[in-house]
Amino acid sequence: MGFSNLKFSQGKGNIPILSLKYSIFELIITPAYKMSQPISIKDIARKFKCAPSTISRALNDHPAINIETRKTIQEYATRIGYQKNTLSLSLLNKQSKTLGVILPTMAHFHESSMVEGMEKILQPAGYLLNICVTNESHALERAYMDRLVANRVDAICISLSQETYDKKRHDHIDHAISRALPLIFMDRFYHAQNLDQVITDDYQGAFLATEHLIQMGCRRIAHLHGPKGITVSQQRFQGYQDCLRKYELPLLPELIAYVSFSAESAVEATITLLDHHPDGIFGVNDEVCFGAMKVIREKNIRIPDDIALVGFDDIPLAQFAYPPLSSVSRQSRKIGEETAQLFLAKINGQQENKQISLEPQFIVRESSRKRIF
Amino acid sequence: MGFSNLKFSQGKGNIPILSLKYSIFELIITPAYKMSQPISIKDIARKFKCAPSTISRALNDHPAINIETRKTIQEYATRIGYQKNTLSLSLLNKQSKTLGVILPTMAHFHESSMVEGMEKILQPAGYLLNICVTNESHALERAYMDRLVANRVDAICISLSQETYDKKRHDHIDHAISRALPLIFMDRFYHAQNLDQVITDDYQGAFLATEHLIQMGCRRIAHLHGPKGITVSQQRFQGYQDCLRKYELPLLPELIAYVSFSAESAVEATITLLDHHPDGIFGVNDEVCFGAMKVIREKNIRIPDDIALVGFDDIPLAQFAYPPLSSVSRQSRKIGEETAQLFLAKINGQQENKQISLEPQFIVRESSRKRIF
DNA sequence: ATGAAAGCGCTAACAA
DNA sequence: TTGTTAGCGCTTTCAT
Repeated sequence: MGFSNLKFSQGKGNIPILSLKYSIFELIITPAYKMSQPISIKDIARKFKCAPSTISRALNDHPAINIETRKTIQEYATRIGYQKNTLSLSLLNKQSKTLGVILPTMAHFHESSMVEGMEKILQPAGYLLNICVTNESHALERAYMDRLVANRVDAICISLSQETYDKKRHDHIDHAISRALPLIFMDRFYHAQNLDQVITDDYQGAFLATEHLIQMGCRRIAHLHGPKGITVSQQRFQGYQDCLRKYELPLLPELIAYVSFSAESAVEATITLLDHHPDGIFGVNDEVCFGAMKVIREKNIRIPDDIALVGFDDIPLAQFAYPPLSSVSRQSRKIGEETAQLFLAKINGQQENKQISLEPQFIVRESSRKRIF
Repeated sequence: MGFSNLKFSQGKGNIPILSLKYSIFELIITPAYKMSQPISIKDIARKFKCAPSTISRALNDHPAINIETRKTIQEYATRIGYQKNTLSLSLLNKQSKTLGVILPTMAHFHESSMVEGMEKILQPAGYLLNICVTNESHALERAYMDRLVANRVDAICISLSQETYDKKRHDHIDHAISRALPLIFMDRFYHAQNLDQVITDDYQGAFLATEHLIQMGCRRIAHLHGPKGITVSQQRFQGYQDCLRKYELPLLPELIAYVSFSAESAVEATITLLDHHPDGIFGVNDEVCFGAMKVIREKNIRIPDDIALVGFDDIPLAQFAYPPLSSVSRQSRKIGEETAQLFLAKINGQQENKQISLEPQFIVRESSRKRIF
């Protein structure tokens, strides 16, 4: 019998679907999409009394299948809510159309912007994101890495956790590299080799920020230093340090205070710093400057007249600080976009590894705009 | 021949691995993990000259397999960097150990905290998250939904996009509901039925905030109203409105201004409001209050003496606003945790749908603490 | 134009 | 203790 009862050869006005057995009846009484098991191509084949491969071809618009038949099958599939099982396709094609993203945290504007940037590029390309938050834990990073590999993601984009730096244990990274799996570092990278990475030039950003403070007349510039061992902290400190050197200003240890990336952590640190009378503060990020500003205001020290401030990241609230906070924009969203583009280039055969470094942009606001000049 | 050459029956001190053919040589010269194709169980079976099922059992610590053999195979697998292909398992077991999460945005503290809360519970349970950002687009929401279904995620946790509300097109939701697929609404929910949902009691939070302003002596309380049509905006407005009514204060249309959820959007709105001399402002979220505060400061109006302010969300920077911003905490992280727990309960057979409503917590800070009292 | 069969990687029921 | 086989859902040669 085969598929012939579907062809309109049986009569001109004979709409194919009408010749289906049971289908309409069943659709009304027990819609197939209410079944708890998802519908497979086999189910549809049974309904149409044909081979699964025919259904497959019809749904994929294969030209060999009669156009009318195609339409009929496609309509039916849509109506009963058939959804292709992409797991089986992933297995078959050896690509899951999914990317793994490993981040130390999600709490800051920077990370969520990166993710949004990635999605912007990857959604149209048909990719899904598996997002994993390590909370700066090395163990979690390893575990997630393994899981993503097991899930056969098409690439892993990673921003390393602090513990991975501290413990200097990179075997999970080395291991991933030795696979065919593309690995792209975002932001916090792996020093050992020239791997794929997308970062902002934190060094340059910090240099610009410090230089600006110097140009505003600051001579005792303090630094709220990020957690030790993290690339971004180091780079920003280095930029700060080198800029001081260039302008022949001393690097005073008492003007360096360590913080985590939170406003809260900057309170204590700033109190300590104030004992040494800085006339400018360069913070490792904007949150930290919010913390510093609060302390400074409470001591009735004027910003920027007595102390000028510059942050990093240019979070949306920076311009709503009191006074509005000068900051270095690291183009977080663009990092995500570039990472996504780099991935797409790689799967399209680009061989050589690429290090992309985005230009930071310095944004002047009142917190550092001294009126003496 | 079979597996016998692996057994130590050939001699006491004969470590099984030594009897493997080629393996050691190949490990040194061309480590299997450098191959571009991932290693499968079959590859290992070939190496050991045994059936794939034996390898499978060994790797899963099946008691039927000789303990020595198990160890040997496991060690070998680890060394060559074998990673189970979980796609095939997902296909087999009809569960992917992955959850879909659809969010309108990622840019705010609230959403990223929810995600962190989910991960905290779900990572130990072995689940991965597919995170999708709709950017408030209905079309994207549909597309992501389909993709997640196609990927056979074990559940979808969703916070509806604004467009879905505006267009009142819920067929993709209805469609998902009609599948066996668990669907949990976070935060912004679907009114039509008693589905699974985890929300904070926005109404109550808004009521508390407004009541507090009234108790602080405010009589002309303005509201920075969130985007129309969004559940949270409506709920918060309702709480504000009902509280005014309870205290027999009039609801003045000129004291309502519409904003999006950004500080930026509050600038214009606040300027308009100030023409009508409010003595208190309840903002739909904290960002919006940052915007309002900037405008108010620039007009040299005192906070809280002339105008008291209360926000919503209690973002980490709220206490670092100038002055520190009173706010309603909606326990974002807990929403994520509860959502994850609800999911786990569901797959463990909990049948009835559940509506979880978390208690908001009001936090008083200087922005609303009038000294007149 | 359609069907049959193999196979992606893995597990589990059944045999041996 | 180990092997054989079937099958999860789909696509794709190779037949017909």
